[in-house]
Amino acid sequence: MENKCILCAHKSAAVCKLTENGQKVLSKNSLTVPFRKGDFIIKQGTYSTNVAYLKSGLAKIQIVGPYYTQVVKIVKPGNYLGLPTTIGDKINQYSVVAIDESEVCFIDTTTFMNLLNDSPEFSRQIIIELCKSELVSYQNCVRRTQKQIRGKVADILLEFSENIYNSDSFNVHINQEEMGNLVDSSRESISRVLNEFVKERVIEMSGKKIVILNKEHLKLMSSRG
Amino acid sequence: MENKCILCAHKSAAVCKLTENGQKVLSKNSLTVPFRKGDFIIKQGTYSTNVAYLKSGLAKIQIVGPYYTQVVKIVKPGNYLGLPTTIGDKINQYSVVAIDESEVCFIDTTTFMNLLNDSPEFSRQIIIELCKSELVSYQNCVRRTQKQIRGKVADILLEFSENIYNSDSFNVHINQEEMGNLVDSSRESISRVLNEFVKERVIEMSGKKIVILNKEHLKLMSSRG
DNA sequence: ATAATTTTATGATTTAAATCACATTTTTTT
DNA sequence: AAAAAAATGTGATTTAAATCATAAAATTAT
Repeated sequence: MENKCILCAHKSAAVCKLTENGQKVLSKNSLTVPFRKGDFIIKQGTYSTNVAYLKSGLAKIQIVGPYYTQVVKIVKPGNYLGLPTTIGDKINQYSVVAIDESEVCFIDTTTFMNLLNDSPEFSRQIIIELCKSELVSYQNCVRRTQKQIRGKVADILLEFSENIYNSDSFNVHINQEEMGNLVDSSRESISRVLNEFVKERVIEMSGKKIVILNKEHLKLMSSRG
Repeated sequence: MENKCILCAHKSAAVCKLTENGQKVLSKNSLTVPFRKGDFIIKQGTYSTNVAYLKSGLAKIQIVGPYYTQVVKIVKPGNYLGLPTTIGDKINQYSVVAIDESEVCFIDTTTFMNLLNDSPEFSRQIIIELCKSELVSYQNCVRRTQKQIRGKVADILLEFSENIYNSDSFNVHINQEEMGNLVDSSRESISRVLNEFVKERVIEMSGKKIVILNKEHLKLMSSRG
């Protein structure tokens, strides 16, 4: 489906900086593709030919490691999925997988590079986003290595509530196996900690639904590691 | 000391894309400062007012975590030290510490932003570098979580030999405590593994000097995790 | 509705590496 | 050169979490 970027409700901050004409060029050289849960949006090892932008849904960035495939990051709507792997290397250095029904906008790489060339404001915004993203990577690195399981699980619950679902009550769209992946721990450990939290009345859980009862306590556990 | 960027032997790939005039502007708005081992080049929590570029020496990026300060990355000459923390946030989100005698070029942030604005080629090069850097972050993340100690130590030895000192024989400028920091393990574990490698005739070690005897084996251990 | 499959729960065991404790060596300071 | 401080080596112990094992519950397919 061809885009009408000017009318797009999910426009990126960078695209907002483009002129009307720039947005028209973009419209002509991009298209929106729907993905279902589990679908590969970008596949590690293949040639990267498009810049991808997550319009709606939820996705994860994962890399094949020596022992298993590791989730590096969750991406929310309004972010580019593949800039590092598209601009930094000809071959995709990671995969991006939809973890929920998603809409992805694919932009022709040459068009994208031309826009960077023609609009300093667009470039600047992209640079800002890359910088922020790198900071997040660094913080993730610390979280992954220093926090214990309870802190990690507290972290991901806060992430869900504050950044992803924007509510203290939400349905997690992934199973415990995958939650383990997200924070580098085993399925069993996630199950145990989640049930500890229920017993301690920090959260309520029924099926896929989680309600955060004591956010302060979660934050405490998150910062303590 | 004021710079003469045009004559600089350590010029960044991005600066090479600037016109002669652009480089003159840069010269007028930047200066080179020497640092000794252990000095803070950028300090987490302070305002970020300059873009820093590592001309020579070696530095590490570190973040205060819940339990200890963690090294996120080693930076080699020819790289910007503080782009994410300067452009991504007003306050420095990490520290940069010299791990060897270093020369750092500080560039006024406004000047840097103007250069980005005026030169698409400069911008593009910065974007490419940020993208590559993010890829490295992702790969570090996998290494940190999936590899075992022997793999991690093999990794860092290869890093020293292939990317930092460019030789199979080199003097490590950091102690084992710090090596542990770099790969998230304890001083004692580093000591043990290093001595195992000596016994297995993979490396030779005398004081700070390390000679790699069997690089193939190191690579094997690195990829196996 | 029933069977098959997936997901979750939970106890027991194992494991890799951290920590502790202390000795020895090396480097730095006086 | 002697003393002090820092860095390294190595065994014993502890620890957090993975793995293993099995059951129960929930979801999906037939």
